[in-house]
Amino acid sequence: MTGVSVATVSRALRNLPYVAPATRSRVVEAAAELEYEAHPQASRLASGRTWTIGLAAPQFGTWFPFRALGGINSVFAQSGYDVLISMMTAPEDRRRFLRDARSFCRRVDGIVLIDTFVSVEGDSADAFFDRPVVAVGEQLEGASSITIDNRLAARRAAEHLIELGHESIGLVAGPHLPGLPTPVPEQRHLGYADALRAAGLPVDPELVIDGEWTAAGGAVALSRLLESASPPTAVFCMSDEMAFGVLREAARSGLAVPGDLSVIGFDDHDLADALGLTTMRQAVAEMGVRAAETVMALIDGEPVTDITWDVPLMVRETTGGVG
Amino acid sequence: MTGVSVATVSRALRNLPYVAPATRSRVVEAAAELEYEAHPQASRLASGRTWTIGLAAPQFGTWFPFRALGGINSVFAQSGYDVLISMMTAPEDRRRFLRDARSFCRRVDGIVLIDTFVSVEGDSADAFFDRPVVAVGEQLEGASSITIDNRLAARRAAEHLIELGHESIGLVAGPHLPGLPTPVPEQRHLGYADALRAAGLPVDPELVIDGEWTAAGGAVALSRLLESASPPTAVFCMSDEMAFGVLREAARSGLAVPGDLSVIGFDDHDLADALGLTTMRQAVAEMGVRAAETVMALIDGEPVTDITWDVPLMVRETTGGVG
DNA sequence: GTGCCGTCTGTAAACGTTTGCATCCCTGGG
DNA sequence: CCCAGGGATGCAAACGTTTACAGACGGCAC
Repeated sequence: MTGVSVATVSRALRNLPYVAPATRSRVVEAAAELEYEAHPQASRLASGRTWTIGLAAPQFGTWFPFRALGGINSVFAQSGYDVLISMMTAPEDRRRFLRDARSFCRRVDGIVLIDTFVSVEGDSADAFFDRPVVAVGEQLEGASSITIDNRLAARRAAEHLIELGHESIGLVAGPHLPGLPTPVPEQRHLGYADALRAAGLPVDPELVIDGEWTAAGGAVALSRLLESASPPTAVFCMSDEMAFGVLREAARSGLAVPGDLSVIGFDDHDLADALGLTTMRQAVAEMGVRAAETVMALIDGEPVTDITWDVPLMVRETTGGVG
Repeated sequence: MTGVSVATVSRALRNLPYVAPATRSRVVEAAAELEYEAHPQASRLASGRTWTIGLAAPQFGTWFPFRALGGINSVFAQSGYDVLISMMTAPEDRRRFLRDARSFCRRVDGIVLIDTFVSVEGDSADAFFDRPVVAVGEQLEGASSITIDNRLAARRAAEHLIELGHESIGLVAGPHLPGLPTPVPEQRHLGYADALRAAGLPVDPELVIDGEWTAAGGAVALSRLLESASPPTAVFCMSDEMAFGVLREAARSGLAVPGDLSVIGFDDHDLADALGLTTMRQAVAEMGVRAAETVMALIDGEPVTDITWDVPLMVRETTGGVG
């Protein structure tokens, strides 16, 4: 020690007031020389702040959480927060996470939930968490949220096809995943139906096929669609991954895209641009950044907010006028 | 408290010896009733164990770390470890991470590095870390490692094409990423050359094109390859993402795959199976699981190990006999 | 009956900060 | 010249565990 007390060192290093400039610089220099840094565990115990954010995300074969993670992480790295992750790989992980939520809270200052769908439990955030929460992908009482309007975005996607002159439009839907009770598929389904109805087109349940949220499922879905009496001239897929499968199946069947079949996806997957897929863009990384900023604001005592993110249409090369 | 001292409670709850069965069950019951759980920060301070594993991974547009993360996380969740992540989104993040490594170490019991390429700094793990380390994707002195033999796997890929009768084989290479000094591209390039040479085929530098590790880059690479005087009949891509771009460009150019052009990738990307891409399979999730187990073994005092993972050839539908 | 050992429990000292409070000193106003 | 006030510092008490050590007690061998 440079002849100064522990208390003063603590204050000097944390830029607290009531420390003489000269003393502060002496302390800072000495700390640099000794490569001293406060012991994180000790300061957490004493202050109650953990400087850690908890992040919960599913990993059901989607690329979505990973992109969000990137955005979130970049913000926290700059702000001096650690990121503790709890990834839900299997459906039962979600239950486990919710059960242990209180214990999770004790090691973090705030929580960001990605597609965790706590709201379907019918409770508010307070029922599970002791900490500020921001939910991305759902609105949750007592928490800030970052969401998109799935219904509206799906409607826009279908409208794009309608504007191109298509009158028979298939829907490759995603099912409920076991253990992941998301309202997303319904919303997108409703949006699709909204668009058809508004255009005076019939909503044919035969044209709605489950694509299992996977590329393989999308391929199967298209082949089923093509077997029908009057196959659609365009397909809206609830995810880009399913759209990739559709594209592949179209190629295998000798259908030209967009000549014989128009395809629109949803997400703006990493590969969508390179593969020329027209899609609805979910700006995941940006949403992640915003989520990170929001949880920090919450920790600083600012009020809960709800943000709806825009989902622009990205017209690329898989949609065109009807055959 | 049930008339028993803090010390006994601590011992009872942690299943330490020297506590009477009756006492233990009384304590356990009381804890359950009060929903008591040890304060993590306090026990970390007192014991020195953080029960946290640090995970560092790059996020240069690849799906690789995410899959690994899934495997790693599932193991740690079951073992009661938290996972602290440090994601390197930008090249400078890597330098930052290495600079702050000592501080990072203080909050974790062990570290797993994914494609971090610390070894190219020429130092051993001890130069950066105070904790047990396992590196996936590279061998690092002083750390356990989980790697694949890139050179051999690339050779196998090229051999597959040669066995199908191809004599003019293009290589869509990945470049060095700025700030990510990986030896992987060289190794795969060497393996490709090994195969050609062993088969008595010429190694034509004109047939080696940079695909930038992206699907878009792969597409451009193929179009350049097709401009050459004698275009190849087969292409080996150093990553599946580039292969997807190649596939797309082939379709755009009216080339049948595998009729006119065979394509083989590397990675076994999530979409490779659904898209029918022949590729070399990196079992990323499994490698992640193994990495997690290895770091736990290291923490328990077991010695450093080096594991080389097998990279099987997955023959699917994009490779076939020459024209 | 004595001594010893082994099991169980409690006491108290860490662990390394943060923070409320007391103290000191210096400045400026009356 | 005295006193009030405020900036700078130190002291010591948390924070909530873990763990070394010391007792207490019972059983068993001699």
